Amino acid sequence: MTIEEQSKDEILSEIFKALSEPNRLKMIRTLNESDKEITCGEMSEILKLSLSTVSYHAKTLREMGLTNTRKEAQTKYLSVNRQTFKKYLPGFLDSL
Amino acid sequence: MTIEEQSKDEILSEIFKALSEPNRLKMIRTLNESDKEITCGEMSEILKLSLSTVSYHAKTLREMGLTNTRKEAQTKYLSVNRQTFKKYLPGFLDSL
DNA sequence: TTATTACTTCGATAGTTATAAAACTAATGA
DNA sequence: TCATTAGTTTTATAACTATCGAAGTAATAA
Repeated sequence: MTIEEQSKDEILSEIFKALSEPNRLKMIRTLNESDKEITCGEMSEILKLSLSTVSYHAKTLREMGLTNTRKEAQTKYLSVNRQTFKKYLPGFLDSL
Repeated sequence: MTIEEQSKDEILSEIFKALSEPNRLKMIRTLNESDKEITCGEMSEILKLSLSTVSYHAKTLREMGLTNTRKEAQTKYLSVNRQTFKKYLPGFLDSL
């Protein structure tokens, strides 16, 4: 295994850890299937989770580069970051 | 989300959990890159982990259907289960 | 300024997990 | 039978994580 592969394993396993939590995977599926951005409050209603829990998961997904965040006034709009998936899990979003 | 997708999410998140542990991901990479089966003892040397820890991880991977196990006398030979990857993460092994 | 909205962070808790040593099991061989 | 080999399970521990309520922050509106 090369040095590059070692760090790729680390990045990949962190991405997998982010996706291993069922509610986070649901968030990705929801964002992937949506034709528009979704706010944290909307996600809270869709997943029947408290806003603080959604915020916690959203932070994890954002920090792993799996989602984009656009802030407009107090509202945060979430969307899936297709580039990251394309780079590390090509084809995954299409198979989801 | 349909009922089928719900259970697919659960299976997928369990697969991701299995792959989110760096040593298990290394085991999959090692098996994927090998042209022959690998024993638990060999894996223990390759990953510098105790045999009990390798056995513990091997069990997780086997139970998720990510590896095959072939027993010959006392020895267990591990290999990657390509069908499971093809079904749930098509293209992943090639991109690994 | 005060209130409201939308989200984040803190704090506490309950549950999960990775690790290895020790004990155990099963197969082979002397 | 006894010893060796290969792997599993048990046990204990230390570390991590998901959850939510409460408190905090920042932007807007009255």
